[in-house]
Amino acid sequence: MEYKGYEIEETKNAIIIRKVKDFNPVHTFECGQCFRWKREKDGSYTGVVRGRAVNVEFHGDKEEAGALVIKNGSIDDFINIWYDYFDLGRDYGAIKQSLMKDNIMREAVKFGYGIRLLKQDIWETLISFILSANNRIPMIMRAVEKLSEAYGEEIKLDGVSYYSFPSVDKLAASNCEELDVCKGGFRCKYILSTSQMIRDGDVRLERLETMSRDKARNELMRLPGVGPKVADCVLLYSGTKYDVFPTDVWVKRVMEELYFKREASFKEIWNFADENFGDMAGFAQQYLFYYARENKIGAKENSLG
DNA sequence: TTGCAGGGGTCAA
DNA sequence: TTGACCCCTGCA
Repeated sequence: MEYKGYEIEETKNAIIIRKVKDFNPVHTFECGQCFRWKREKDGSYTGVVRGRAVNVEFHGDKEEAGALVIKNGSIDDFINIWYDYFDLGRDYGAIKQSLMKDNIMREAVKFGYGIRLLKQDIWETLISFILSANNRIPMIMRAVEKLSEAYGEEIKLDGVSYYSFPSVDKLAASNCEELDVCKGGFRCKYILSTSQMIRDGDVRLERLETMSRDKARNELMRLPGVGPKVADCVLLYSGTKYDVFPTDVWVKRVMEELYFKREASFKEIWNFADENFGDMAGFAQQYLFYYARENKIGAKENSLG
C-alpha cells in the first residue's frame, strides 16, 4: 500500500517501508538523543517504544532513498506510531540544505546526513535526561533499562524479554532506596520528586507544546534535576520544540572552537543559535554534536586555553 | 593491584 | 561563582 509518499509492504513478521530518505540508523540512534536502541551484532537495532519491542534495519546507500524494515511492526503501528516517531513527514533534505550555509555546518551535515530527530515520549525523555546529568551514555542506558525492568511491563520479542518504560504512577509511588536499582545515585531523589510533581499535576507535560519556547523551558525547570540543558533536550527529543539549542560541555567547546575562536558563555551560544539557525537550531545542534563527538572535536586536549 | 580524577549537569551556599 | 554529588571507568 501507499501512505503519504511511502510504499509499505507487510510481510509475515515485519513491515518494509520504501522511499525513506535522509535516514541512517547509526546516525539516528547514536547521535545522543535516545538511550533505548541497542545495536545488534548484525548491525540492526532493537528498541522499546510505546510498549512495543521492535527491531529496525535500513537498506540503502548514502544520500539515496532506501528501505526501512521494522520487525514486529504492523501497518497499523506504522500509521499510528512509526511514521510519527521517525519524523517521516518532515523534509530533512530541505533542512540540511538551509543549514549548510557555512563550512562548519556543511561538514557536520555531510557527516551525520542520516540523523532524524525521533519524536520520543516526553515523560520517558524527561526521566532519561535527568539521569544524564554528570553521567556517561553507557551508564544512562543501563539505568533506563534497570528502571524499566523493575517498574515496566514485560514484552517478549523472539523469546527475549524487554520492558516498557515505567508509568508516572509507578515511579511516583516508589522511594529513593528502591529507585536506586538503576544506580542513579544522587539523581534518584530528583526522579522521585519529579515523578510526584508530574503525577500531582504540578507540571503538565502535555501543555508544553502550546507554550512559547522560553515558557515551556522555565516550566520544565521547575522540576528537580532539570536545568537548562535537560529542559532543552526534553523539548527537542520529544518533538515539542525545535528552536532550542541544548548546550552541554561538548556543544559548548565545539561552538567555541569552531565559531567563536574564544571562550563563550551559554547565553552567547544560545543567542548565536537563535540568530544563525533560528527555527532549526535543534537540528543544527544535533548535526554539530554528533560530528564533534565522533571526530573528537572539542575534546579537552584541543580546547582553548 | 590500588588509587584517583572526572564524566552529555544541577543544586545550594 | 564554586564545589559536591553516586557510580563507574580509564589510566597511572
